[in-house]
Amino acid sequence: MKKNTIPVLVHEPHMIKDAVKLVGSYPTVPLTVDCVIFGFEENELKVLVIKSDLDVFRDKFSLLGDIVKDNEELDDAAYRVLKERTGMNDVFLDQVRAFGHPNRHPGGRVITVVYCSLLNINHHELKIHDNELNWHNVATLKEMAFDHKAIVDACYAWLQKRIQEHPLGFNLLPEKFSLRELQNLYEAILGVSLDRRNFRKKFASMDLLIDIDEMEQDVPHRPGKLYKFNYEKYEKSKKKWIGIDF
Amino acid sequence: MKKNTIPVLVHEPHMIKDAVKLVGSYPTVPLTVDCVIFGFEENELKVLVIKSDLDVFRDKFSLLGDIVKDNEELDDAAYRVLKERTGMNDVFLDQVRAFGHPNRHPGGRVITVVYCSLLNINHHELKIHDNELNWHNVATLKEMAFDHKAIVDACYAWLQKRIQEHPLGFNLLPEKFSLRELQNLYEAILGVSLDRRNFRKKFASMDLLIDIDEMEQDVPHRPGKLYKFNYEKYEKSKKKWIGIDF
DNA sequence: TAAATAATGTGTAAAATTTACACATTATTG
DNA sequence: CAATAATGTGTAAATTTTACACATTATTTA
Repeated sequence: MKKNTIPVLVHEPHMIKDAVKLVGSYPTVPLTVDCVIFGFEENELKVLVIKSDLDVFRDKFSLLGDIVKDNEELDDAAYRVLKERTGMNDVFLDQVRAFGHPNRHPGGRVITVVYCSLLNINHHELKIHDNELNWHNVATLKEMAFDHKAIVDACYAWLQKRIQEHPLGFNLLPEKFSLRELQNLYEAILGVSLDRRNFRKKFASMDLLIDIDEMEQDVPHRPGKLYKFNYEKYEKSKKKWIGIDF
Repeated sequence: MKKNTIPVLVHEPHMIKDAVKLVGSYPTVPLTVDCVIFGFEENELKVLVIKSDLDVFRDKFSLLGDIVKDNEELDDAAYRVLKERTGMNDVFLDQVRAFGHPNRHPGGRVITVVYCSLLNINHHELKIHDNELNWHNVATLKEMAFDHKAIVDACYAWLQKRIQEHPLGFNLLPEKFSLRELQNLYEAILGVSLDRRNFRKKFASMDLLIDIDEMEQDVPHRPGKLYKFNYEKYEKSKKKWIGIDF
């Protein structure tokens, strides 16, 4: 989870008073965060949704979100939503962007800052199994409450792009995974099929997978080797790639 | 400028009332937009800054921003700031993300949604020449008011990445430009030097530059050919590139 | 326990792309 | 008219990407 560093400011009291007065004159709007929480199960990309609690959107799915509290960091608010709903810590979370169409909420203007999260569905149990919280296949998601479908679409596009350039995808898998699982993940998210030999060769050449010398268990066929992603090495060797292509 | 399409909702009045009541119970915060407006001049990437009007930040530069008005689209607010300050229409503008650290403004919490804009410095004259509005070299920008330095840094990183994958850069150049100007632009933004022959070959192979059969004027050396970017062709042939690399 | 199954694991040749690199040409300037 | 400062261009080597097939292995089923 990224944090911005903010310079500590030391100022004269009267200067602060002016600034406070200025901000006091600003109009204000309600602010929320919404989390697009992706998971991967049965070779399908899923997103965590809940039945809307608003009558206007009865039977429609909505994203998990909440208001941002006073003096709460945006990132922290998103993280709080995530934790409350999934019970998980240390989950990948990144801001995508803000959505602020004046009519996006039927109750009046609400700005929402959207976060995308990736987690391993099997590493947690949803806190509330009965309250209509569920994993929905992203590909078959239709209408949603508010502008949440547009938000999911934006996050899905974000993910498709992001997963090709950064090692995010591993957050959706168990810590130990086989190359087949990894390939299935990429194929599902990108919506393409990839050549198995070339896919493996690609990851082999990156040299960022640790062969942990274990095999898959309980698969109904020849078990594959298990790997971990070498985050440490990746962090050290992050390359700044230069190339023009559009 | 991108717009989100929002479904038109038709609902029972009592449902709306519930929603209105709900939103009425939300805490609210002041909301602004800030524009990181990039220009390119004398082979340097510049950003449009203004002396802060807050005493606490006396002599520090700040970005151009404003509050978001009631029922104003975020994009529109950013566009309004841009137009008020530069007098220009049809300028490239894209949201980068929201910044919301509780202490980012000394006057109290203010959320800002940050936009990045690219324009041709020579296509406009700043509306107000005297009010300390000026183009500052991005590379030498030091301290700024608020968290604006962090915002500029984020936008600069955004631009560096973006310019390699999308034809944004042309917004910083005159409509007709030489290959040298284009290369200088890439070199300045990416902070690298590129091989001239390979650079030209790259753009030639994309086949997205229109040779308009004109030459540079008033250059103190052999003039180069002028080109336009073929936006029409680009839009038709946008490729969805698949490749894993990190 | 043997055969069928369903996946793993691996290599090579061709094609495409990227990189490195140098010299003749042409307007302008002095 | 000579000097300058940039334009414009091609090729060979290296690297990366792509296309493609078969032997192996654990499990399941007959």
